Amino acid sequence: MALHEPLLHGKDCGDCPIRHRAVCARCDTDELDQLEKMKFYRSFQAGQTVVWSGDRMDFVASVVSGIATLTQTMEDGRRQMVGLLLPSDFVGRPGRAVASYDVTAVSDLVMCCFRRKPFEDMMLGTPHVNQRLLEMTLDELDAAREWMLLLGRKTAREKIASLLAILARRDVALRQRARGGPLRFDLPLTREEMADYLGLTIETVSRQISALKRDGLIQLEGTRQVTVPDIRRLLEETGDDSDGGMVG
Amino acid sequence: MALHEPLLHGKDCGDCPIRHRAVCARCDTDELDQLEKMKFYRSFQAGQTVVWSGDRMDFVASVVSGIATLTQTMEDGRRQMVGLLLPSDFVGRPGRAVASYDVTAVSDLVMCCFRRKPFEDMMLGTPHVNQRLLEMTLDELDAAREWMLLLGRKTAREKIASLLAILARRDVALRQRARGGPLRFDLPLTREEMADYLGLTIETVSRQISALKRDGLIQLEGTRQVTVPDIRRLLEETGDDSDGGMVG
DNA sequence: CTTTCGCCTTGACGCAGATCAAATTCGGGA
DNA sequence: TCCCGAATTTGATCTGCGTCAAGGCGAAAG
Repeated sequence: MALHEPLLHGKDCGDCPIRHRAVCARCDTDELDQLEKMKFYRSFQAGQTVVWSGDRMDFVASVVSGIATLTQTMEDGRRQMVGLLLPSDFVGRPGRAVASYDVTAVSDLVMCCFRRKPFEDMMLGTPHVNQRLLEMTLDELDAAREWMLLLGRKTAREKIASLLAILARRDVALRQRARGGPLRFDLPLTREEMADYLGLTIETVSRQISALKRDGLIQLEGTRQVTVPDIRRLLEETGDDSDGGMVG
Repeated sequence: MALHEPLLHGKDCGDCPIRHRAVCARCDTDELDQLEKMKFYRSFQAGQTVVWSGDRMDFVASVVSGIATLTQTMEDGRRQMVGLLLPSDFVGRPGRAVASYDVTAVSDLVMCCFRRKPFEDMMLGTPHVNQRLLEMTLDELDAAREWMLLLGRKTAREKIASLLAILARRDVALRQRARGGPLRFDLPLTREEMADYLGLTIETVSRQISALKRDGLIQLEGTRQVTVPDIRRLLEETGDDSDGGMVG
C-alpha cells in the first residue's frame, strides 16, 4: 500500500506517508489511483538476475525491500558495479525499452513495478512525479561522481573505509540510531561484490579488511558482522574531508 | 538567440531550431519570452574557474561554446574529473544553491545562464523543460556509469584509447564528416586534464600515447593534433565490445 | 558426527602504473 | 629571429595491487 511512496514524495513531504494521503496537499488521488492500476510486484531470491543488459524491459520499478546491484561486464569478464539499489531507489529509464546494465538481487528483493508505457503517459500529465524523478536522478548522478573519485584516485584502504562508511551511514539512517556510540551492522555484500563495487580484487578487499581489523578500526564477528568502535577514526581513513553527516 | 535551444528541445524536435519557432508545436512563445528575460551570457578564458566547489551558485547554465570540466579535489590535491561539458550541456542543479564541483573553462568558454530562482519557478509550469532536463540528466548518468567502468576496470592503454574514441566521435558529430576514412582532430585537453579524466598520471598518459603512436594506431602532429588512420583498430583497443556508432 | 561446497583469508611473487628526475619540445613574446 | 617558461616526453626505479596457489572456516546436507 505504501510502496510507491518514494516515487511520489520529495524531501518536503517526508512526514506524509501515503496512508495519510487524505491530508497531504501533494497527493492527488487521481494519480495515485492511476499508479495503483498499473503497478505490480515482483520478488527475487538472493543471487537472481532481474534483467540482463540488452534485454527488453517493459517496466520501471522502485525497490521495496532488499538490495540489488547494477553492473557492467566487459567481454573478458571484468565487472564493475555502477549502482547499488536500496529500498526506495528507482530502476529503469522512462523512454528506454532496453536495459543498459545487469540488475541482480543481492539479497531477497521485492520490487514495485509499473508498466513503462502507461507510466510514461502518466508522467506527461503529472509534473511533480516528473520533478521527483529528476531530483532522484540528480542525486544518483552526484553519487556516481563521488564514486568516480573513489575509483579513480583512492587507495585500496581508502576505498574499503569509504564503502564501510557508506554502509554504516545507511544503517544509522535505517535504525535512526543515536550517533556517537559504537556502531554494529551486517555487510550486505560478499567480498566479491565489494570488489566489483570498488574496482579491486577479492583478495585485496579481504587483505584491507584484515588490516583495518588489525589496526583496531573495526571488529568482525564472523565474516559479515562489523562493529565500528569509533566512526571518526574510520572516516579519517576514507580520504574524504567531510564527516558525511555521521558525526553530529 | 538560438542559445537555449538545447534545453528546450529534445531529440524529437532536432530539426526545429529555435529560429523556426513559429512552426514548431513544442515551442511556446510564452516560455521562450520568459527564458529570454532571465537569461544572460558569461564568458571565460581558457583556464579560468567558473565556480569553486562550495561556492554559492545562483544560476543554472547551458554551455554555448567551448569546453569546461567538473572536477573533485581531495585535501591532499588528488584530483578526479567527473564531468566534461561540451556545447549544449547543462550546468548546475535546480534546487541547489551551492556548487558540488569545481567548474573550469578548458578552452575559451561562453555560457548561457539563467537565474536559478526564476528558472525553477518557470520549471513548475513547463513540464517539457522538466522532461528535457530529466532526459539530459539520465544521459549524463549513463555516461558517468560508462566512465566508472573505465576508471575501475580498464588498463591505461584501454583508458587512453577510450578517451581518444570519445573525442573522435565528438569530432565526427561536430563536422558530420563521412565515416570510414582517416580521422583528424585536435585534442581539447592537456595531458594533465587527460590524466585527471582517466585516473592516471601525466607520465602514464604520455607514455601510452607514445605507445599508440609507435604501434601505428594514431599519428601526432605537434602535441595536440591527432590523426587516426583506422578508427576500427583504435576501437579494438578500448576494451568495449561495440563500435560506439563510429563505424557505419 | 563427517563431508562438501561456497566463501573467505593468507602467502609468495610479478607487473602495471606511480614516483622521481632529467631532458626535449613547443609556443608565445621580445 | 631568438629566448624563456610551460608542457611534454623519456628513463630509472619503486610499490601497491593483481595473480596464482594453498588452506581455513562455517553452514547445510548426508
